[in-house]
Amino acid sequence: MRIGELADKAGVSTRALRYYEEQGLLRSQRTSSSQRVYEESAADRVRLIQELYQAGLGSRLIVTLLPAIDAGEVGPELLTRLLDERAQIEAKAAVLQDAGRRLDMLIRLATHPDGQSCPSSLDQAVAQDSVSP
Amino acid sequence: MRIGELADKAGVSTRALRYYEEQGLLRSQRTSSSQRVYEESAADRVRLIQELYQAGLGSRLIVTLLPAIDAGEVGPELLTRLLDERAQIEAKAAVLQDAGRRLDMLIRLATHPDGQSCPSSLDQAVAQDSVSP
DNA sequence: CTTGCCCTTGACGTCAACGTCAAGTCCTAG
DNA sequence: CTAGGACTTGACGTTGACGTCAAGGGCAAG
Repeated sequence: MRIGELADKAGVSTRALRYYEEQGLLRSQRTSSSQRVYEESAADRVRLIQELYQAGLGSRLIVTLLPAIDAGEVGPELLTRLLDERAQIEAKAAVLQDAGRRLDMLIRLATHPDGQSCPSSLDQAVAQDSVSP
Repeated sequence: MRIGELADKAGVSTRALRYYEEQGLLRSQRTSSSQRVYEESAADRVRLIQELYQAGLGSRLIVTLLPAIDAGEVGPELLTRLLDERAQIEAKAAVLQDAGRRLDMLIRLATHPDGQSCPSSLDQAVAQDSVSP
């Protein structure tokens, strides 16, 4: 398949695909006239790349990550980086969940205008909420 | 306190503080010679702003989030926005958690180099993982 | 008074992950 | 054979959260 079809299947732009190749994330065969040709499996690979981007990883990390994923072997140095990134991701998720709970409290305040039962003590409510998921 | 001291206490640059003010995230008093003056509570506010940035939220979202968080009063119009942004936050958190599980898989692959049981099928593993938390 | 550090606004630089032309080439349908 | 869509490389534009000078003002110590 050529670049347009892959872009459709993977749900990204052709520009993105050329960029991935530029960054060493994606390879392609070429026809005699320099047109890129991909195998079917490329769509899955592109989706994987997208998900890693969505997770907030940068291309430099991804470019070292992908061969490790393919090989199924992760060296100790890369492992350290992964654990680090994992911790950062966890922290981000925690902050987001906390913000989400704060928003929930605000929303409840807005939809239950009973001004008395909830003395706008957001933090208490958040604390309560977090001990009983 | 002036801007340098606040920068130290909050662990950010003075440039960042001026940027926050520019974006409407942070206010300051001014001396007769235009120097910024902050109260002690500003450090906590800056740390909160930092955490929200760290979580991947943009200033436009934060600037609407902050007043809502510390006002405790939400009008119906803002409520709509909040519900919307709550959904976006949830989506982001979900992506992050999924990415975290993928990284866990990689890390397990790295720490359990048993090359046979996991033929690099990350997606399956993640799928398995998500049905049994 | 002057040295020296902190402050001011203004404006340009950066980096990532692309978007968006531009100008030319390739390929397929009719 | 030709029209028009898909493809090529090249290069500049964008957005966000600052970094980094630049040119000058403010102020306490010696």
